[in-house]
Amino acid sequence: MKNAIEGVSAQTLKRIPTYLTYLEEQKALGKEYISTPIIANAMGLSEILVKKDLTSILTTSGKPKVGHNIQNVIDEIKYFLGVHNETKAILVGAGQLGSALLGYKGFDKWNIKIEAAFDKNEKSSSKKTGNIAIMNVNKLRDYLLNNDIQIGIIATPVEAAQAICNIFVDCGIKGIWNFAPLVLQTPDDVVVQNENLASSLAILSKRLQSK
Amino acid sequence: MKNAIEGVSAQTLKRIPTYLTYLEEQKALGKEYISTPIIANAMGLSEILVKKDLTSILTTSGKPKVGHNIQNVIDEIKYFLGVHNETKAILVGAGQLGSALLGYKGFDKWNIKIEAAFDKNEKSSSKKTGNIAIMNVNKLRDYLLNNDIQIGIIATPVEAAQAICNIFVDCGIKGIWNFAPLVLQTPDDVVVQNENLASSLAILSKRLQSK
DNA sequence: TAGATTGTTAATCGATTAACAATC
DNA sequence: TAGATTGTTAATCGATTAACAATC
Repeated sequence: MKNAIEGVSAQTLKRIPTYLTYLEEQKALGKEYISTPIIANAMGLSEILVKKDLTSILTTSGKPKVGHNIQNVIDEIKYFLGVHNETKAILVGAGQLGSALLGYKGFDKWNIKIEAAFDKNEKSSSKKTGNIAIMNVNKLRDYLLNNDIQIGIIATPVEAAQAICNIFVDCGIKGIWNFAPLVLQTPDDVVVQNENLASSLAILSKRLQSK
Repeated sequence: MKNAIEGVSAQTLKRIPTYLTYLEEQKALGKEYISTPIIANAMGLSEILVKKDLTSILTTSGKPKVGHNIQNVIDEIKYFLGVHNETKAILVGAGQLGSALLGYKGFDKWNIKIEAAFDKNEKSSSKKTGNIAIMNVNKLRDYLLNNDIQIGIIATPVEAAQAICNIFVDCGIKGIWNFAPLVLQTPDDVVVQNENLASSLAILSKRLQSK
């Protein structure tokens, strides 16, 4: 997450999806235009930061005294994030967390699809997991070699995570979303995004205690 | 997340739980001492950054040529993060994601307990949710006023999230862990940590596409 | 001892904020 | 027009990296 992407800083990139969420809320309320001071105030950011963020991704200009056309900004953010290209993911580890991810509807909005799921134990798909069959993990390598998958999701127990990660890397996966609490060892060209729920909550707890 | 806490920068704070995870892995392998170059290499950070991070929280010194006593660093990190104080949380929204959080064992390590759960529909607790009864959400306010709870977790659909947040704030909750994809409106003294799974995955997808 | 590692001080880099001219 | 908001350039702030003396 260190380097800027297409002139957009790492910090800006993290905020972009939040702008999209907020702008879609406002659009749903029937608003057509919005100014940076209003966005900044609602999201708890400085006005100048919002201006910088928006100008770094927008190809069109806002109108002085009026602001930006909401629909236009939404479209530009989606284009920037590549929402028009479908991203295909597979998930390993269909326990409680993995099942929750399989059933999560929020990925649709970003045009990200979980195509298949794997577990130590095969399971028949329940209605809640969106009818994705859960295959035995021994079929993982074969599946990856025969399908065009961009992202691997690790929702296994920590003991299994590095082994699954190794299979991902062997099969050419370049993006890993990791929910297991360990430091995965990967080659430099693989992007790993760690989602450690427990440590996120621990950080929140610390911030609270320090007030 | 802007301001430094007790001389520890926001960025350092985010890395601290990861150090703990890594050090506990190494301790489990039977190692007694570890040096910053080794930690840095394993975690993909620069050596100097690791030295700075550790010196900002440690009260004791490492030994030249040997490194730091792993157990000691673990203890100091835990003390810094306040793991010795139990943090009490409640959860609202016992759908798939909420249930996964209720069943998640990783919070124990940080001495964080989810004391109660609420949903629009009462449900009998299943074995998997650690025997936490799921109460009707209309009992939420009463529960918060009669129990000492530090953190509220929002795992509801987006439509319900702001209303739940308002109840939290009314009842004096100062820390909110929010999984609903919206920008919550709260007073300045409330710490909100957003965990937007879909947008995290979208950012990973973008980083991949830009390589 | 020699040298790896320590902790710290100074330099660089990146991100945010301040200031301001342009414009509808 | 007046003034709110735009986009941009310069200044500040914070975080990371480089350099180095101290030490076991």
